[in-house]
Amino acid sequence: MSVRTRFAPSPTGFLHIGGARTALYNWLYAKHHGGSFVLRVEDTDAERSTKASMQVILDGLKWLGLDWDEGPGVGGDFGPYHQSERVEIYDRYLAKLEASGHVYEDEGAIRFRVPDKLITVHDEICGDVSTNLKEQGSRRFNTETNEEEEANPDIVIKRPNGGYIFHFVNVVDDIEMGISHVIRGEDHLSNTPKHLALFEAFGVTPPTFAHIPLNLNPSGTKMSKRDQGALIHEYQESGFLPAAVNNYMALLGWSAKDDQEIFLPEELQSRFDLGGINKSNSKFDYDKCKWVNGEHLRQLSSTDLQDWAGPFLTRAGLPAGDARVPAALELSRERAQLLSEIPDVIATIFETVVTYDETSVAKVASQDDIANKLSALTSGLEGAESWDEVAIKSTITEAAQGVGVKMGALMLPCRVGVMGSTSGADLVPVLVLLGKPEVIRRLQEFSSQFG
RNA sequence: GUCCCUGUAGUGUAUCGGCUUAACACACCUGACUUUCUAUCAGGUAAGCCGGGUUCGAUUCCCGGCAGGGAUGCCA
Repeated sequence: MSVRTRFAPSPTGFLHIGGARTALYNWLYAKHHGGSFVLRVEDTDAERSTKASMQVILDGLKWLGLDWDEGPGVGGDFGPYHQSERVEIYDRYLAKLEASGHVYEDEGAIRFRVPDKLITVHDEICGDVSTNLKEQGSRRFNTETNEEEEANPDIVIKRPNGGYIFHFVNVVDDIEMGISHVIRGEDHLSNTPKHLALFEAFGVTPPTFAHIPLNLNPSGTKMSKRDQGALIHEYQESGFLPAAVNNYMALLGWSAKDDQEIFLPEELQSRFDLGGINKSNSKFDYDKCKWVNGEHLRQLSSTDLQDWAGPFLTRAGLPAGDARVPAALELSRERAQLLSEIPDVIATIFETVVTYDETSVAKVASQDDIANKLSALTSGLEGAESWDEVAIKSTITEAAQGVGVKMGALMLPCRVGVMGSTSGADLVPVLVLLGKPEVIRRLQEFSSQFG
């Protein structure tokens, strides 16, 4: 039997990291086993579902590269893929339950008669979990009175207004769409017995279930939109690479069982499987996520780096088309973890007026004999016959010897004078990139304040 | 309240009933690099929730407690 997984978001908000990670696991599992990944929109709650929200979710999945084999915009043999368009199917399934006496009406709603027996979920991750829905559902906790009250254990599957309820449509669609593996958040583990009861009522063998642990925020509670790293579109804006976000999300609850943590997309696909998923919830760590991104940044080809960084350069007001950009980007690779950090690292290369960092300048100004050092440096560089890294380095060394100091004593003033700050990309390559006249110009201008 | 899942350093994971001084990564701290650093290299701090039991031996298996999370909707 071929593997068919699905991601079934409800378009009532943004694409959340939890949802994205669920989508990723389903996608990876399908890809790993040569199966299909289906995208299904669970918009049965008309009041809360919006087109805009759907678009954000679709955009997020596309950005992450989690393409679906069937679903909105793609089609497929099991459509339509919006639940709001599948009402006839649900009506048909409801009729089956009516015919077999599994349902009854209750104040306009339709309830599914829950069996009075132990139902066991065979979960790939959590193991066997048993519940008796009738017993369990006949008591309900009232959050207002803080007391337990009697309740009807039979589950509502259709509202008085005609709308179908999640548990029912979810099961019907998984049957109709031939879903083989349901990989979803552990928050659904407690719902699964209800789903199994429905599968049984329909006389259908249920799919394989795998409930994955949840991702919590650093304080250990449910991630909310306000938590850093919660929303996928923000990753795009802050300069993350989709491959890195996928990599990091995969690591939250899954491991390759060895020391490898950085996975290229293809590697992730070939290495990922249910066996590597652990059971405990994890807390989101933004720093580690950024580190993963930095690692991916370093592995990018030059042309990919240019493609990804381009928009961020433009946004920062830098000339993305400048001939020196590719070389500058290479210099930035090791200093940046996010694409959005790149402009800061290399901006000085494209500036006509250098922005000086006060503390950096003060550091230089406090050096002994600084005017003399700077002039030795400037004239030394001015006299350099060639302008490559080797030549520049030896020129600076010679200039340093001339004034009786070590090379390092000139490097710092040179860095601050040319780049405006003690931090930034490697100095010598930047000098090469700027060209001799510009370097001399900057040094002279900088020196003038120490006359 | 009831039911379910989970509980290894701050965080994410690994290993394992004895072969371990419990490993790796991020973060943090220190040192080095006589070019800063947000880079690189080297080093360091830091963990088996608690209590019982099984066993020659348990972090690993079982039970209880506690803690965290989830469910308990005519939301999904």
